[in-house]
Amino acid sequence: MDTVETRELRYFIAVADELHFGRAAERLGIAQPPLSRAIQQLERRLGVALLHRNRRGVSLTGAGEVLRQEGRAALDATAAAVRRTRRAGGADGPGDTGDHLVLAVKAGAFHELLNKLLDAYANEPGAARIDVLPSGTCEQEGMLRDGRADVALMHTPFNTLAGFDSVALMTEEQVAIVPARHPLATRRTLSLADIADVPDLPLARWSSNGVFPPGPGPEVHDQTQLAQLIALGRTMTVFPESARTWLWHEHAAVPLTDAPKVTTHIAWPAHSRSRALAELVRTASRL
Amino acid sequence: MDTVETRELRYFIAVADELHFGRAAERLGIAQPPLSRAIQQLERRLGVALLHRNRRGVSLTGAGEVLRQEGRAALDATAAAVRRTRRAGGADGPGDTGDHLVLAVKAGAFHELLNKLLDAYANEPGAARIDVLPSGTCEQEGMLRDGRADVALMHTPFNTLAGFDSVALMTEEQVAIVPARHPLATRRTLSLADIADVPDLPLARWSSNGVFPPGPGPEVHDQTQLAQLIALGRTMTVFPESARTWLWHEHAAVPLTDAPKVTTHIAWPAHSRSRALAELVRTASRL
DNA sequence: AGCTGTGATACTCGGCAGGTATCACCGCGG
DNA sequence: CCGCGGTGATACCTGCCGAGTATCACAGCT
Repeated sequence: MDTVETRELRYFIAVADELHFGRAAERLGIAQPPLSRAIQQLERRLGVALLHRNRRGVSLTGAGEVLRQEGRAALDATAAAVRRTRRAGGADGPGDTGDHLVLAVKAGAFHELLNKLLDAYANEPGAARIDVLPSGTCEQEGMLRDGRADVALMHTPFNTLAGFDSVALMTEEQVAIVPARHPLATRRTLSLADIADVPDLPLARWSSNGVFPPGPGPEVHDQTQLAQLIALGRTMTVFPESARTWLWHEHAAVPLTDAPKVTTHIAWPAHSRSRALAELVRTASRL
Repeated sequence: MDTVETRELRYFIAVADELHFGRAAERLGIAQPPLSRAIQQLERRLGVALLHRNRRGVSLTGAGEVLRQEGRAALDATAAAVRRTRRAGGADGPGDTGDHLVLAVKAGAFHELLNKLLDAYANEPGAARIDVLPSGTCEQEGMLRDGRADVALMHTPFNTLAGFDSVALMTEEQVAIVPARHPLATRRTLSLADIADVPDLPLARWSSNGVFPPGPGPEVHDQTQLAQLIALGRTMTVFPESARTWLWHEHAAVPLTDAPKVTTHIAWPAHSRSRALAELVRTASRL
């Protein structure tokens, strides 16, 4: 009586996302009436109103907001349990959790560090296989949370390490990456103020979680796209200085004097018990 | 098809804990056959063997070990979602997550800090109610994880902060607490070696998660019990120096020169969005 | 061999998730 | 003022599946 089925959580999350029973039911692949009843039953069981029914759509109550947050976390944890269990399917002997790791990295970043890490780890005795999973910007967190990945390389302050165990691997300054032929490229250093409002070089905007921050700059989805736009003299961006490894001839990197430092962490779900993971982290922290 | 109901997880965890279908079924309040079938169905659905059936009890496969870990985390997350949603029941306006916080502290510890914190927070405008929930040794982690508490005070290195957000509040040395009439009480300082094997004063053993570490000392469950045993000259213990506030006349505290320092943190579930919590943390970090 | 304890199977029953059809209610435009 | 479209709720039925009882199959004892 004081628990809840994942089905009910899935249903509620769908309604909370759509704020519309019909669309939510469609998304769930069921009809609308059972969905209505399921939500009613959930509210009865929790003894709490989750939705305001306003005769023209619905809205969340305070408790509904809470359940949306917490329920999503619970669903992620459940999905993670399923994924990781399936993945461990082959490994039979008790004690170890599986035979290989999935490492999530931001696509295109960490080249140098990643190479060193994979090399060093491959030389460890009994090293497990490592699948590198390139992910979208800031997507690593969700991947760790719902089990698509076991371990990730993350950049603070861009990624939040909330909810994970992590070890810091390196810290670096940031550089502005500008078109090589632009006047800014001749500067020895730049400050954030210098690059904030350059009319002909608006800062590129990355999508984080599918939504773009406002601003004049172009919206970019991946690094290649960004690199091209910079080479064309249409935009600029700010990156950790290790990004120098992938610069084109048409790019110039100028150190930023007052940008926050960026720290690369290796992070993993806090309750992980995998031997292979522990080994990888140990290898990483010795680099 | 790629999800799992909490009921199935509950069932599996019970079997994984008991390693015995009959006892697990009893614990779950159902009969044994449905449990057998549920586990079979779970294995089919995951496409993975979870148990070795050895015609004399069962044992976990590697995948089973993984599901035990991950599944427990998922169940905790679900229980937390339910608890926090219920708690938020009253609060109706969207935006905030509830009207009060549950703060878990190790019973008997943190007196001074706790007083300061609660006083300071109570003076904040719009302060929420705070329920202080005394918990057993090292039990705060589970309480945060399954929603019995929203925020906790923890001691590193005793508690692990894995999986939580936290802010360090203070660091202190540790002291040995010995009977006032014992020869050791006359020392200005002690080292860990000095107290490791005193024949007539074996170190008390605390239960952590229900299991006691091995050793000659008496098993204690709470601080009062411990205080009494020390006063009786039967045992001694090691505590952060803030424990001095609750010492009896029959106790003496002797600084330890080489014990690890203890840091007090305020910690909370990483995905928490509560305004009241943010306020409390801000207050705490200003102390 | 017989006993005991293990998990699996066979079969039945009841509840509940799900579907279809319909209602009740509101807002809107003619 | 009266349809009309769109909302979520209700009524009713059906079929699946979770749970119970009884029993089996098998291994290790004595």
